[in-house]
Amino acid sequence: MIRLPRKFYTRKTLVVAKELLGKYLVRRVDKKKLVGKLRRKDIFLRGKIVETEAYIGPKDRASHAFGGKITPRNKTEYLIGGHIYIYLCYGMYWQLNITTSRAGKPECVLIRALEPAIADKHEFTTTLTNKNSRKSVSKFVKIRKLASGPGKLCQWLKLNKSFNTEDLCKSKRIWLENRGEKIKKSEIVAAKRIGIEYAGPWEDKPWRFYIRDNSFVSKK
DNA sequence: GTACAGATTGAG
DNA sequence: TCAATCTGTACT
Repeated sequence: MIRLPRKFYTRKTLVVAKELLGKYLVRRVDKKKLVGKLRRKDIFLRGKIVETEAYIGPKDRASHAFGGKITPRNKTEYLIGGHIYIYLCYGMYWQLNITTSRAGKPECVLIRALEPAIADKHEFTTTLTNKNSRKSVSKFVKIRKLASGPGKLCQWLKLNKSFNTEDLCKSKRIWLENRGEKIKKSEIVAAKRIGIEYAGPWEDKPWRFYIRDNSFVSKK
């Protein structure tokens, strides 16, 4: 397992968005927090990235950094490639982005779906605890639906605002690995991005990428 | 200060 | 089709 180095992220955003397909997102969770006072080994949640979207500010109307604006929320986008930009969407769902390019250029890649690295993934279900709402609710979710959307994958990996500005090249709780899986060019589908109808001509840019015929991509 | 849209989701 | 409900922006 090789953690992706800084150089991976500082390339052109569209290149990074495509190259992220087939890489593994790894989240180390302190199990003590999951099972109360019992001391257990940390657990590792792994998922293969199967869907991404590129956001290229300041020119991109769909980017939070359109026009070069800086707000408390989006300032993380201006960090050098390899950092996490995470924000709350619709007041409920966290959206995991990875910064790209050099410092000062507000470009990033939204991680839209993961294929959980869980054996027998078509059959098993897992519990998911929703702490976004005031009430904490556990429910069973089929593995196929566990991370098939930008909000859902953050829920599964227990990602929140505390991960904002996290350095994927140094962090001990989240990083990306190259497991040697190569996604052929012919397997990568480029399509319009989702949920940005307000972006005018930028709506039609084919900056959403996903692995062809992969059943873990988000539905729409 | 108010109003409202938004890189979403699951229930009905 | 709709409601959950936080953040940023455009207004009064």
